[in-house]
Amino acid sequence: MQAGSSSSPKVTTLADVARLAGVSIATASKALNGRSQVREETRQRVFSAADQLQFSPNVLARHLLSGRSGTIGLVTHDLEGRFSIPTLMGAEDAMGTGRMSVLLCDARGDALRERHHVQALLGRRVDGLMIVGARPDPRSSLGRDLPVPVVYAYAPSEDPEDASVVTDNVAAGRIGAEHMVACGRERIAVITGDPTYGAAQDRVTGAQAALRDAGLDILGGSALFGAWSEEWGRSATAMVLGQHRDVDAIICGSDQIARGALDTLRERGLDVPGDVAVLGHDNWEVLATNARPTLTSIDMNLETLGRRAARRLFDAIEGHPTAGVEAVQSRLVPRGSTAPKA
Amino acid sequence: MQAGSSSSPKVTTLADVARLAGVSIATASKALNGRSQVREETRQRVFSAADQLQFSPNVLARHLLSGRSGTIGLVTHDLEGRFSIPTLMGAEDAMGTGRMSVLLCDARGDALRERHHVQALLGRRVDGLMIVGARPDPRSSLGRDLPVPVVYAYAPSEDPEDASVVTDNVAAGRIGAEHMVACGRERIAVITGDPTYGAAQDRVTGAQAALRDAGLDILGGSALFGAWSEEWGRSATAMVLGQHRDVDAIICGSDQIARGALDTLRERGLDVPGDVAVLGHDNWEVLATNARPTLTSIDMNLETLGRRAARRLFDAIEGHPTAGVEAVQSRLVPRGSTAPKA
DNA sequence: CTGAAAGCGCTTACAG
DNA sequence: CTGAAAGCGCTTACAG
Repeated sequence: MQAGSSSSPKVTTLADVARLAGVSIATASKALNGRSQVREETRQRVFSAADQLQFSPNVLARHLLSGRSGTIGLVTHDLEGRFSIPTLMGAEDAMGTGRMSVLLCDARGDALRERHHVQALLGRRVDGLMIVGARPDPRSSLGRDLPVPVVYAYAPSEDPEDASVVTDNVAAGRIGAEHMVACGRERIAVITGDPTYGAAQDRVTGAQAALRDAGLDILGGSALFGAWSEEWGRSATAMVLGQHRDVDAIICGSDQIARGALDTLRERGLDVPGDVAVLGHDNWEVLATNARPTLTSIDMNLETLGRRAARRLFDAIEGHPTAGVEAVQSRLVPRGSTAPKA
Repeated sequence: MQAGSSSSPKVTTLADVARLAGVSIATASKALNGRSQVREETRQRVFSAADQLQFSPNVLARHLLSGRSGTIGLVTHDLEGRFSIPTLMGAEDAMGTGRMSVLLCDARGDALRERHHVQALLGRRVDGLMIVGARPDPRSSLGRDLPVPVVYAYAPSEDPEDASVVTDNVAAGRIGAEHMVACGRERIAVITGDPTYGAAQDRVTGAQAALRDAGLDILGGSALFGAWSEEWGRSATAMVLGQHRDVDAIICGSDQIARGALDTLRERGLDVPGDVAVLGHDNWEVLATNARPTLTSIDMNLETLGRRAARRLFDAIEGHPTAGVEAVQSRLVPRGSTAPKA
């Protein structure tokens, strides 16, 4: 079956190419790398020898010389969650196929595991590290004395001198509330998730600020905190309806909560968006597009976040480090669950 | 800010350690690697020198000698989907922190992109390749003349001589139908997704076989094919109810479809599982646990699939390749939406 | 334009 | 037990 078991099939080496082309190893190297000091005819000979032998240069050996490995280490804490993947894809995007490669490790929220992986990655001489958190709250720094640059994505480092790229949840909350105001809504409830998440607090803060700017306040005076689940969305919506029959908009801290809200509203015979407009956060497509009606949501632009983080990491690797927290803006994705009040 | 910009901060090398310990590089190497021919006192000196300098051996250099890189290349076609992640986690699990590292590439379903990535990975001298598909249908082989072993996960290779690890969708369909039969259901409808997916067909085949074994047949004689969406789940369920008022079970090809089915049943005033039992596939936790009632589902055991694929790849790398397709069994995860008929 | 030599950081026989 | 030497696959001054 498969070739390549163990070390049997000699991989072809630059020496093989040189021998076949009848030149020295040095000349073969220069020819292949497009150095100018090689006669065209010689270059051709080398290339055809390389082709013939299916030569693929040993990148590891090359990097031994340059001191760069051409890889970055990416440690994520949220591989199963849905936040790190878009970030990772954005980073991969920025990487440009082939030039740079990603060594991926999953630390699963465990600091010890993270340390372990970081050590292993440094042993592999990664040119830089990207650390992707599971939730947007600040985390402790890996320290300033690492031999390579580090960028923290999604979860910022507590050390302001570190480089971090995060979502702007206050602004996201603002965008959602402004949309509701623009839709002519005035009795706007806010239902969100686990209060220990900075993101939950920040979105509420942003929403509240936007409402105050419009001369309004959150319906009932404050947001309802609970869990990031449909179940909580359903029961919290029932609570809101119990106390405020006249609610005309519900801003939800996640799409899951919003799905729960939609279910309860439908069951109470209320029309969305006619009677009540509903907005989610995260723009989780599979939930948002299958809702009835489809769910307007705030997208955190995580691919952009990943791309920015990768870009900053590359800049640092090239000798142009930048310090501090950079925030990526969110955007409104309008769908059927919000509309101007009739 | 960050140290490590560019090549400024000299990384400590084995030579530095040897110098500080007052021994030769060779001796330092032996001491650090636990070779027996080193005096204990010398070993101590070397170790403390290494500690003092925070020496971390250059794994790349070590691998130049051994011919092994200690990395595998993982090419996935479904980074954003939810099938490759558990597979990837299982593989990471099997890898054992530090010993082996994963170079991750996203090919996004594009064969050209895949080829490109495979070449880049071979240039980095990965010891093996794992190719994770986006859907369980067979895919074309990378060929038999690669210099390293390859294992195909989730989507098998068309070449039976390649090593593939897949889910057993026929058996999964069987498990679901047998569960319904065990619950005393007799008028069992099947609603599934896109008919071009082998998985859709296979699950129906398995369900049908199990029903026949029990002297039954799919309600209406055949399954309803459509799309992998809640929307289709809702409308297909309405169709079923229109034609078969007496349906007492619905087997759904995915959890999304099942969520749609639950919604329609609830709106028609039917009790689940009292009147109709509902079963999903994929065991997508966030959908299954938030459903009303919670959704019984078939889990494909993708982490196991990933672990098995990794294990086979390692075996092949160690010189013990295995050919052919290996199927990982699914399991029933019972929740509130199925129960014995009252 | 071409090639011999040194060297990247490490390990491994082979002598002492 | 310790060290000088060769070598892994490549690149880069430096001579010719």
